[in-house]
Amino acid sequence: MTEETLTIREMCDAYGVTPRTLRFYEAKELLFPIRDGQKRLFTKSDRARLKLILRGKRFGFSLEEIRQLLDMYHIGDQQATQMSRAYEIARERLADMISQREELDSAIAELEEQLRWGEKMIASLNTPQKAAE
Amino acid sequence: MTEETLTIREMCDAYGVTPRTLRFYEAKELLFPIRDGQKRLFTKSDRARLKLILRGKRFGFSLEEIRQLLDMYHIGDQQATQMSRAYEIARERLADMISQREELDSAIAELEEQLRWGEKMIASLNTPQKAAE
DNA sequence: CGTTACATTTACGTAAACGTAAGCTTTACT
DNA sequence: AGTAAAGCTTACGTTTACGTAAATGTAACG
Repeated sequence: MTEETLTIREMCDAYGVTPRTLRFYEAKELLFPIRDGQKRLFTKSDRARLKLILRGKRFGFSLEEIRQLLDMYHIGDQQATQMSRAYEIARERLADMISQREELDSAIAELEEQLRWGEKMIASLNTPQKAAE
Repeated sequence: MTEETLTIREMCDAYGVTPRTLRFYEAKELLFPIRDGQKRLFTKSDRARLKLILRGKRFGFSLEEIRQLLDMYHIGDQQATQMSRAYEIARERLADMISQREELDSAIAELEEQLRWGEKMIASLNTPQKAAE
C-alpha cells in the first residue's frame, strides 16, 4: 500500500525501456498508469505488469497474447465463463512452452555438436572437402 | 547423391509453407534451388536447409541470423578467420538459448502455479475481491 | 487449338512493435 | 520573467516476414 509511484522516466530507467514503449503499452491496454494532470504516474501494479510483459516478450509472446494472460490476474470477479476462457488460453500456452522447451533442448544439443565439429575444423586446419552434407 | 528434386508445390506440401515463402527465402539467400528453364527445383540440400530454417524460426531467430548459422554448414574450406567468426556467433547463440531455457523453465513453473490458482478460482466460484496483487 | 493448371516476376499491401520528429504544455530553476 | 528539462499528443517512418494481386509464361490434356 506504499503510495509510491514512478514518473515515466524513472520507470524507463528502472526497466530499460523508452517512454514511447510505455505509452505504447498503455495505448494497447497493457498498462494503466494514473494521471497527475496529464502526466503519467506508474503504480506498483504497473511495475508488476511491466515485469511480466518484458518476460513474456523474451519468449516471443505477442503483446496481444501477453495482454490476455495479464487479464488472468484481474478478472477474479468475472463470470466463470470468462475465467475458463483465459484458463484455456493459458493451458494452450503452457503446452506450447513445454514443447518449445523440448525443441530447445534438442537444438542446444545439436548446436553443441556443431560447435565440437567446428573445433575440430579449426584444429586440423585442413581437409577442406566433404565438410558439409 | 539421389538426384531427386522437388517442384515448388511439392516442397510446399512437404513442409507446410507457401510458394511465396520459398521464393522469399531464395531472395534472401537462404535457399538455392536450381532451375529447369525458369522453374525452380529444390534439391536435397535445399530440403535440409529448409528444415533448419523452420526450426530456427520456432526459436525466434531472425532469417538473417538463420542465414549466418546456415553458413556454418557450408564454409568448411574457407579461412579459419571466417570459421572463427561463425563459431563465435554460434557460441553466443548457444549461450542465449541456454539462458532462454532457464527462463522458460521458470516461466513454465510460474504459469503452472497460475493455473492452479485459476483452478481454485473456478472451483470456489466466489470471493471476488482481492483477487490480484 | 483452346483451356486448365501451375509456374514466374514485379510490386504494392500488411501486422507488429516500436522509433522519431514536430509542436505544444507544464514544471523547475535562477 | 526567462529558459531549460521533462512530458504530452499526433502522426508519419521503419523493419521483418511474408500476403496478395496483376500480368505473363509454359506444359499437358482432350
